[in-house]
Amino acid sequence: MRKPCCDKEGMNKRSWSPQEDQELMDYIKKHGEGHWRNIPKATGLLRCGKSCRLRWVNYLRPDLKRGDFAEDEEDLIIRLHALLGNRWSLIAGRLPGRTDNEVKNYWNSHLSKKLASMGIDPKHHRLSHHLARNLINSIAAGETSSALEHHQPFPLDHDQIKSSSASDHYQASDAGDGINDDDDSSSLLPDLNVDMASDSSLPSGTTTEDKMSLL
DNA sequence: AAGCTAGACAACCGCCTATAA
DNA sequence: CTTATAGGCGGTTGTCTAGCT
Repeated sequence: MRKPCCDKEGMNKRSWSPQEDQELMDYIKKHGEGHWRNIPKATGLLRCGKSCRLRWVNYLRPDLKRGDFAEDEEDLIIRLHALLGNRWSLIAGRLPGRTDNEVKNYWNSHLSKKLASMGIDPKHHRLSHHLARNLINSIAAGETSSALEHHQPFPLDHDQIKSSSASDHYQASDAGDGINDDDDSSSLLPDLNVDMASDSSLPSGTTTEDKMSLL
């Protein structure tokens, strides 16, 4: 049986009040970040240390940007997610003023749906079976790879996503849709076969930092 | 006006890792 | 080397609110 991170008896588990925020900010101004578990004792806050840390990191930190995500931030999140998967803290680290929680929430509530509506599997960053098939048919009909560059299998415009961004990298999804059952779409779609979420498309030994530098 | 629903966001939970003892 | 502890992270849940019926 795992020991709880703190004694939850008597702990406040509701939203933070302005008074609690102020006490936490005062403490951190005075003592700096860290030693989170001392904070409840030192301040009398009925919160566990982890909760104090989370409140500071996600809400009280002075360098937080807050507000809507800009188009370039969205683009970067999509690219980084394609590279790193659900490594929210790493993704947030590349977005000044944004927190991992914020990025994660934004992804789950906005971006994953947006990609899905564009026919892209948000988990694997691959085109859906149907859209991939359209591309394959176009190629089989004699379109060149340069035609592929201009092929827009789903409505792409700057209100949705920059055409030069994540959509460039998507390949046909084989996640349960049988795209590879009777043909090898990856060989037909070399330009799209860049699954950044898996290391297979990069040289062995490629580190996360190496991937980041590709951006 | 009241009830319901979905979306957005804040917060918690539990696991993992690093590190000190 | 082992164990305990604290911090960090991602997944999940809870709460609030706006829009709709």
